[in-house]
Amino acid sequence: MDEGPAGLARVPYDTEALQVVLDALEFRHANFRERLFAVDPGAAVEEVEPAEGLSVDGTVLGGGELAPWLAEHGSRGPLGLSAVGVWKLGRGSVSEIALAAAEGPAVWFDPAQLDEADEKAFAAWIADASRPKVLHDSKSAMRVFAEHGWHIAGVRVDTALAAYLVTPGRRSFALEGLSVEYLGREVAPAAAEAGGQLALGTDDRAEADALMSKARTVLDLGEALGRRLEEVGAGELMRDLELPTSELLARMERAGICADRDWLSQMEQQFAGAVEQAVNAAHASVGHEFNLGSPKQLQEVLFGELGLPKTKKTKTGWTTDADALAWLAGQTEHELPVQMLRYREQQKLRSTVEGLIKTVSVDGRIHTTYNQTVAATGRLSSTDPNLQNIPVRTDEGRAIRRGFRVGEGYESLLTADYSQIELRVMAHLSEDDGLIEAFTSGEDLHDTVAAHVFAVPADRVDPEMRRKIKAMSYGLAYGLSAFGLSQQLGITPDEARKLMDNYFERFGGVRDYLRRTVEEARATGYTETIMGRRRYLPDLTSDNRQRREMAERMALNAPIQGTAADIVKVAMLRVDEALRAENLTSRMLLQVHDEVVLEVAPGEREVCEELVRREMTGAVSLRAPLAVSVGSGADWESAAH
DNA sequence: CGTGTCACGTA
DNA sequence: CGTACGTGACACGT
Repeated sequence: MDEGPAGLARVPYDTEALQVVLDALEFRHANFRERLFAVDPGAAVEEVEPAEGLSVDGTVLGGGELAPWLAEHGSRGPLGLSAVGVWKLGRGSVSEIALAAAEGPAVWFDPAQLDEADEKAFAAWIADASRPKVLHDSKSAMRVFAEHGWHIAGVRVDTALAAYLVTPGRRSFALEGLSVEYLGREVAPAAAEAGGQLALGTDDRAEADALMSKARTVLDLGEALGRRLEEVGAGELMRDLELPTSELLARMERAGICADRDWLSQMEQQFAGAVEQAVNAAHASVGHEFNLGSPKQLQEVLFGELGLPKTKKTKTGWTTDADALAWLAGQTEHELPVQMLRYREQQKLRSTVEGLIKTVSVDGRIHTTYNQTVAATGRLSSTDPNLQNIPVRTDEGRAIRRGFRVGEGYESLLTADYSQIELRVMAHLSEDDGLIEAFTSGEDLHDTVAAHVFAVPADRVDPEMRRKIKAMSYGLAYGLSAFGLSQQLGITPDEARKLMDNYFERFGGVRDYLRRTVEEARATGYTETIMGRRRYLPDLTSDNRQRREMAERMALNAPIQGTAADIVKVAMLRVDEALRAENLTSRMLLQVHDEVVLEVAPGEREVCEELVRREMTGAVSLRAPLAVSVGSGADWESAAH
């Protein structure tokens, strides 16, 4: 859908425009009726009594009426704020705003109707950090308000973030579900009266009432969730980490990253050509056409016509995944498995590039959206497009990264990433002297660990030993079993068991820590990161073995992945703060879990590199010190190191 | 048209 | 029988 002019979202019956609004509110891929007005099926709503809709006492403001209202209510307690806007491909506008104060009626206004005094009063109030606000998903509001020149400061509670910190695993953070759960009421009576039908379009007044109800709900929810937040000891996480992160992410999303359309198109052509070749070759070798993209048809060809040996089972048949195809390639003279691998690889790259091209904005940049409340461990995720899974492992895939380049007015891209941050966190949390020493010795980590496990001098560690140890080290933080390790390394489970025993003989503190973590989580019901981010795992006491063991692996991974996520957020805030403190123009663009990408202004490369290294390394003090590697270049690929 | 499955990209 | 994600294609339901 094209980005529309300001006010597009006001067209009440236009379903496309409605979807834009929903997108702006980040109810993506949603059945809008369900998301807007139905109760979240995943929320614990059973104990809540009949949910009455909130009947709001509201006033629709005309021009000149906002300034006096703000003068009266803007300086008392916090105001709830809810807005409707559009945001697509890096551009957007706000079409409706509602404010609710604890005392007196809520108000609604169309920002286009404000007179000069209103506009001035609103801009001043919204930017004033000493005037407290409560919002639901403040990042979306900040992002689109900035298009009008409005900077939002003074957000005391973001109800979506608060719910996330209180219960990070919940399926939905939609305002409606939270309202029912924490306040025991629906957001607006219109929904109930209309039998769950979307109330938009009934008339302007109903629309305004609905938004004012939301603002009132947000305000009340902020109160309730704010209390819960303090109860679980997450108030500081909210104030010092998640809220500042939201604000930074809003700026990063708005900035976007410059895309080289020509390069991406060239890549697309290249991958499409390779796909076509693979398809033709596969058809020729099989003797007839079939859809290579259909696992079902492929199974019929591989295991039916060709009579190749069966692989592992899936729910519906036999797997044709990359591991299975590679295995089949060794089992047969037939070329199809290899052709399929080539097809899948190239097809994957093609669709990745196609997706990227579709998201390039009119400003020539790609504006991802970071989701701050989906990953139960505390990580961010990225959508539309996902810039956290751009290929990097193969040369052909990595070439896509050359399509992300430094923008006009800037000198280079700078990437900075933490080396082995999760293993360092594991060393820190476990306090295992051997592992900590392995990080402080200055030698290559995996070589050092391998030398211990295989009981050989460090200079006698061969690449094969290093590979196995690296896989095992990372696997441990995921709850890897001896069987899983054997599968991955292509060795017997006995050999894998021996490797793990040797590892734990040398690094017993790690085993003790992992066991302790699961046990404590079983006792308390949750795990915790060093910054007090909780993850609840009720399945730890499940009678179902599969569920229980799954929860155990989650329990031992969550503090490690979550602590790393906390650290990266701290690092991002420190880097951003330092850039501002030193009056630099360079800016942060991307985050990829343990890496950040900056766009460096002319003449700032050296100072940026020094600053980033300093702020990231010093984000927290671990027993195994943080290490950062930095690189820069004209594009994301050449900025790698 | 929505949903589930399979497959696969990243950390 | 290794954690955390998002996306696309297909197949099947409605």
